[in-house]
Amino acid sequence: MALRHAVLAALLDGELSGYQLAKAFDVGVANFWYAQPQQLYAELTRLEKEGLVAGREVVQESRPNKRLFHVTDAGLAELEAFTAAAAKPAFIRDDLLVKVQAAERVDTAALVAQLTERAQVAQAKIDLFGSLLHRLRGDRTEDEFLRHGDRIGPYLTCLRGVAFEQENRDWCVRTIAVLEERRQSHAPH
Amino acid sequence: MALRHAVLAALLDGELSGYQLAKAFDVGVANFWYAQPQQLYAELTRLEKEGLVAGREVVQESRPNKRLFHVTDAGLAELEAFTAAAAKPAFIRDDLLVKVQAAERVDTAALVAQLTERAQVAQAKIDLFGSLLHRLRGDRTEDEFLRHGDRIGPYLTCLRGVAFEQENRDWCVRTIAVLEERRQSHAPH
DNA sequence: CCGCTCATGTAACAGGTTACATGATTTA
DNA sequence: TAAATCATGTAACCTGTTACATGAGCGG
Repeated sequence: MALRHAVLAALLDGELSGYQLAKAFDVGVANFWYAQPQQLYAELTRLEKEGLVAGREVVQESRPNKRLFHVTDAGLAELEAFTAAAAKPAFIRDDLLVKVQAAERVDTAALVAQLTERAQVAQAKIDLFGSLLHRLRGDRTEDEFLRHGDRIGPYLTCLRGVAFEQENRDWCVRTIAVLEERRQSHAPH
Repeated sequence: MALRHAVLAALLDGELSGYQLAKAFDVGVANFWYAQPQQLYAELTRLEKEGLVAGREVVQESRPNKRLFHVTDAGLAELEAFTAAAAKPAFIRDDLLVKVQAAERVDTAALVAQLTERAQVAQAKIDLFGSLLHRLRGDRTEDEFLRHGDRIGPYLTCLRGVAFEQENRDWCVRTIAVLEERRQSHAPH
């Protein structure tokens, strides 16, 4: 169960509500994990019941009240134990790869369209992560920040996110080029 | 349900038994999807029941008999439909990233050990995929093969696998360096 | 007045993981 | 003789996804 640990890790940077967490774990932002709002609300409830996080009610005017959560000592101990345990290997599991695997036997036009869209999404994420990195490091250089800054955890995971999306984009672009060229040379003349 | 499509895509390259499929979808080999043997046997049973694949019994001496499966016309149509449908976005979901996200608050020694192991695993996969690519393209150059070869699907997905693992390895190495240096400069003198 | 943001959930279902189970043959 | 390979599954459980549900305020 890694979602709970992802939540604990995210809450290390400060108190967050379920809603804010949901934003952070959303498609557009998540650089180290992804989860849906429903999952997060459920997980927060469980974590609180087990005493790994604690929430405090914040009364708001002109907004619904919210609950801000922080990690307890027990929660930190849980994270510690999780980190000490062996990590399970990570895999790519991507619809697009399955489709490309079958590329010769299926209609490539639809596939190229999807690759194009994916490349655009990847580029958007690269930009987003880029500005996030800049915000995290402030006016320091990357090396400077990584040597002496605090909160390098989010920075390091974000670096991974950028690299992943760049590779993603580049692969899409190249695959598109390959498929397009073959489509032309195989087309009836 | 993308596993079924991954199985269909894998079977496009020729008849395979459940056991052989399991090998192909195993940790060490899978370049476009991962699945456990149990999943595959169950999926093959379902696919056969639905007529998307067909199997034939192969009697063996000195080995248990096996069933070799191939994709039917209905199966190909299903793949076609799957490819035409929009792909859902892919995410990284990796224990290691969660751990690095929390790096400043937990014991880094165990973390560095895990990053080291991951880097080694990644390197092993790079080597494996590299030789797989070479086998696929034969004595042609990559460009030559991608322009005129057949079975470029597996080649393209394998390229993605290589890039992913390289990035994986490089990130691990860099993260280790950062964590180690900080450990020294923060250690009591 | 329509749609977005803030804010929180429940319920049903689909999918994936872990554990268990069997048994013959080849290789070290 | 111990371990790995070939070959196939079942059952229980955990996780994640999809659909549904509510309700107030703000901006265009």
